[in-house]
Amino acid sequence: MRLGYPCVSLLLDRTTNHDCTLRTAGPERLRALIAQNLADLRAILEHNLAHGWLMFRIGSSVIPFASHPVNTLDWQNEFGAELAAIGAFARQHGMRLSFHPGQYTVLNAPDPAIVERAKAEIAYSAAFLDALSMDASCKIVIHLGGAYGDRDAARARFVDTVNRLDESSRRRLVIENDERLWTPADALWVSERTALPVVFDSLHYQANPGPGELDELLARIFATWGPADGPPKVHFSSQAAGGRSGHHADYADPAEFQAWVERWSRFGDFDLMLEAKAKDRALQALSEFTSREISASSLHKEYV
DNA sequence: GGAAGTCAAGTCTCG
DNA sequence: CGAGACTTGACTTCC
Repeated sequence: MRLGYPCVSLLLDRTTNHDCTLRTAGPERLRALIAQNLADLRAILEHNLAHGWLMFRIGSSVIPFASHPVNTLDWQNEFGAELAAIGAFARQHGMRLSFHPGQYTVLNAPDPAIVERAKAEIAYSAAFLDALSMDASCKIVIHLGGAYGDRDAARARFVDTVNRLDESSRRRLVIENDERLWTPADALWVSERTALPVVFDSLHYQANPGPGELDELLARIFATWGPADGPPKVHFSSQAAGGRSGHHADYADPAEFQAWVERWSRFGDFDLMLEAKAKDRALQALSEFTSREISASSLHKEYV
């Protein structure tokens, strides 16, 4: 099992998400931000390696405004050497990188302009991973979008759009159950019609389980990952105490983490993204706990 | 240097 | 019907 966290290292105080406002986004400013983001990405990956964390989610602002017309830079070429070096480092150490575009990336919107912008954002994310020469196991995670008062039409629109996507985008796309609208069963329905793998998010499942028995859902979800996709990916986080349903806690609850890991392990190998607000601090706390408390587990072997 | 306000984008929920 | 939440917070302005 590989472990990862999103976008920001609190231990290093570095982030791959340096950005700026639209009105200050000139070429020189963008160049400086990209350079800083890539330097931070490299430093974070080296730091992760030292801790044995072999997954990382790259911030969508790593190339600020990449899918917006204001960014006219030929960033693949301008930063080609840095990108290639980062990719070589990641591949050398068996790292798995990913993107997770935000709530504005909606592939099933009724408005075609919104869909075009979503496709552009996904294409950019794929292009970044391509620039690193990462294989198709490095994924772009998205949600299923809105419901628009007609769930059947909405998810059918999602399927239709995905099946028309360029292969360079489609081969990296994976879908995740969310905490309000789309359940694991919905994601499987879409997966059956698109061949997209499904990311199972435990906190979203608890907030919005939907139909189906958990073990059966997990078995089917893990089976959506083909050989080229790499091991199934899961998202884990604990519910924030006192927060509203689906709100990420600062740290992971070790017992809850262990219970989910044991359950997932029944269905085969997998990689785990910890979505905690304390980022790598939370992962460090968890690693210390697990290596202390369950020293005989397969998790521990990853760190020795 | 710290605090408060602002930010490209979409959708749903609540008052 | 407008504000707030969501979430990858980070920048910008103001004091």
